Amino acid sequence: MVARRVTSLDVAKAAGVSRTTVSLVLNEVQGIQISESTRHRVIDAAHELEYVPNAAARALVSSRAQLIGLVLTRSTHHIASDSFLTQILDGLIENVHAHGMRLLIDIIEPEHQKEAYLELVRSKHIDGIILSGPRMDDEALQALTDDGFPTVLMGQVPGKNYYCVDVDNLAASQMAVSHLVGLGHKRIACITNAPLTYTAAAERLAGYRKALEDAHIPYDESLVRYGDFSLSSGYKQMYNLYESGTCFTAAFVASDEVAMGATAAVREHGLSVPKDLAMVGFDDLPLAYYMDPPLTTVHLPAIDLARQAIDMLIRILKGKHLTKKQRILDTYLVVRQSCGTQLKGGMA
Amino acid sequence: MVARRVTSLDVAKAAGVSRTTVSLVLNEVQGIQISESTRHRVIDAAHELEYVPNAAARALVSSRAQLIGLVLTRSTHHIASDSFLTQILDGLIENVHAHGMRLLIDIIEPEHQKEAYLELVRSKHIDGIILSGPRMDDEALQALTDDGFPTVLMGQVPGKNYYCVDVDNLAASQMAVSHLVGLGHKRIACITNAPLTYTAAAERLAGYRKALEDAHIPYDESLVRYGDFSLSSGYKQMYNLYESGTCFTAAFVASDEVAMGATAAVREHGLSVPKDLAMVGFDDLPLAYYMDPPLTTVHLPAIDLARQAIDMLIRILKGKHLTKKQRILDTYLVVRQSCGTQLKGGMA
DNA sequence: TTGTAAGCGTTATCAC
DNA sequence: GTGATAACGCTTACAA
Repeated sequence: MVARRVTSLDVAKAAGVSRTTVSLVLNEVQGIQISESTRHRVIDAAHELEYVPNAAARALVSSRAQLIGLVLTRSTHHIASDSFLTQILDGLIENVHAHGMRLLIDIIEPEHQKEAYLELVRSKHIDGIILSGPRMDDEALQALTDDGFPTVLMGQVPGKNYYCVDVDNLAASQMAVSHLVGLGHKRIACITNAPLTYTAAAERLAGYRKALEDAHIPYDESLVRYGDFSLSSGYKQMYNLYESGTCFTAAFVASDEVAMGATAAVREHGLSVPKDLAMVGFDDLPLAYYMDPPLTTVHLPAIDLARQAIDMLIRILKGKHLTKKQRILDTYLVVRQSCGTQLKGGMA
Repeated sequence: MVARRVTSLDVAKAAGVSRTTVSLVLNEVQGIQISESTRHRVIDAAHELEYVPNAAARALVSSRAQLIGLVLTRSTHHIASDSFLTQILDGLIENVHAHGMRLLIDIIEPEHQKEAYLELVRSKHIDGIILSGPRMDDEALQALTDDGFPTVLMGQVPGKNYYCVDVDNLAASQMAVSHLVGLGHKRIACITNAPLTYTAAAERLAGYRKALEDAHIPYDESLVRYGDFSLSSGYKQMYNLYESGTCFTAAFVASDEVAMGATAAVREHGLSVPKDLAMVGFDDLPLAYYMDPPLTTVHLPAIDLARQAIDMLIRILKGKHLTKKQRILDTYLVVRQSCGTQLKGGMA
């Protein structure tokens, strides 16, 4: 039995005032004087009646839905095994709440990008977008920002000046691979976290190349494989690397999840980390710490990334001027046991 | 530069009809005759102008927000490492889309339950709720359903007749533990997936007890520990189990993530799975397959659970009669290598 | 300090 | 078949 909705008019009647006053009091409108007594009467009445403003009506008139859209540009089966997502989700929800807003989550598959963005934005369902894992080939994104729609990327698109929160993927990967180089490794394989259309994947690969270059190690395409976020892709690619007969003593796997899958393939070949293969991951998921051996990996400040993204978006929504359109957070290498010690002797 | 919103009036003008007609055509209202030519003019005009109906206006007048709320009743740091969540998220979003709706995701912390539900529901922000991981002590939930608000649980609350989609946690755990018993284990430890206020945790523990009972093995409290969703809790509890000096040859860990953490503690004590400890998990996350050794675990049909939950909720929203308020999906044991073979010899 | 009234963009109920 | 017109519940000039 659904009771009739309580509207602001009910509150107004109960408090013996007009709807205007109710609105003024409840929204704590600044620059308006309301006597303590009326204010109290209104608040008490609202409380008494368990009044909650109708979101749709409010959104319609104020054209603010109080909703932030988290958009994932991934085909849906890729998110199923994305632990990084839960980490940022956590941070996102918490911070969205702090601003009295809520989070709508949506997947936009590459094929339907254009219409999907359009509908989300034009329908005014949401006030702003947080776009996770942008892709190079996302044309609709450009249209979105051209339109002036409040958008913050978690990640970057090279050559574009979008609002974004990110880490320096290139430098971070470079640091990770240099760690391997420093241990004496010369044949270092690489498995990306995702296809290179995802900017983060491309940058991490670039960091790998940069580190090799710095160490005067020639880049060898046969040592590179492409993951797709999932554990299984890590397994397959590492398996494939071994089957290919290429020789390597270390691997940089640009995602902890993918690294976990890769480790299984190493084991399956009767080898072990770090004895036969030094491995460095990326993300520093809780998982990494509990792997066998604990994975040396690049720490990504997931919660902070989320917090900053929301903060930036809220500022944009409030029309505040932002001095910097990009916020780059720090990463660091967490050295655990997956790289062993200095590599003994030279090795092809 | 945000262009002025295109409204249905613009479309009406462009097509040379009234707003009513536009609405009729675009919403494909049944039982109304509209000439092919007008219909086409309207559709073309809408397409031309890239018209997208305003969600708030539509929600206001139709009192349907076209939004499903996924509510997590967990303190926020617990969701950060919940891989199961990403799995259902995947299924949820996909199926919600199939019905032209979207997903709002929210965390409701135990302390603020009452008000949080109330606000979500009364504000009419969402049309229905999918509640993941219900807790025994959720009083607000009762109020919600009493109110007739469309609610579907992913999980159950014993003794309550809520709409729900779930697996038979008790039977599944019983099956898992019986597997261990069948291998000759008598001292079987248990680490729950979560505190017992979460119904699934309580049921899984009950299944453990039932299996012991069936095998005439006395229940020993000193073999039981309580996890809290996280890898780290698994680690801590297993560590604690060893430190306590209790003797056990097998462990039922009611969550793969917790099991992964627990495995690390086993290793840290210089022992290994399955040689020194047989282990069975629960959930069958992708993770389980890539663990060392691959984890024997109870398969939970995550995607299907999500699909059924949405399906049920949509039916409720459409006012269709449901013959059964609960849908219980099948689980099965996935036997991998974490239990080894028959336990040799009797053991205390 | 508070009330009146207009309007947000739809859908839905009527007439025509 | 199609078009006025009235809600939906709220915010916000503007008036009192």
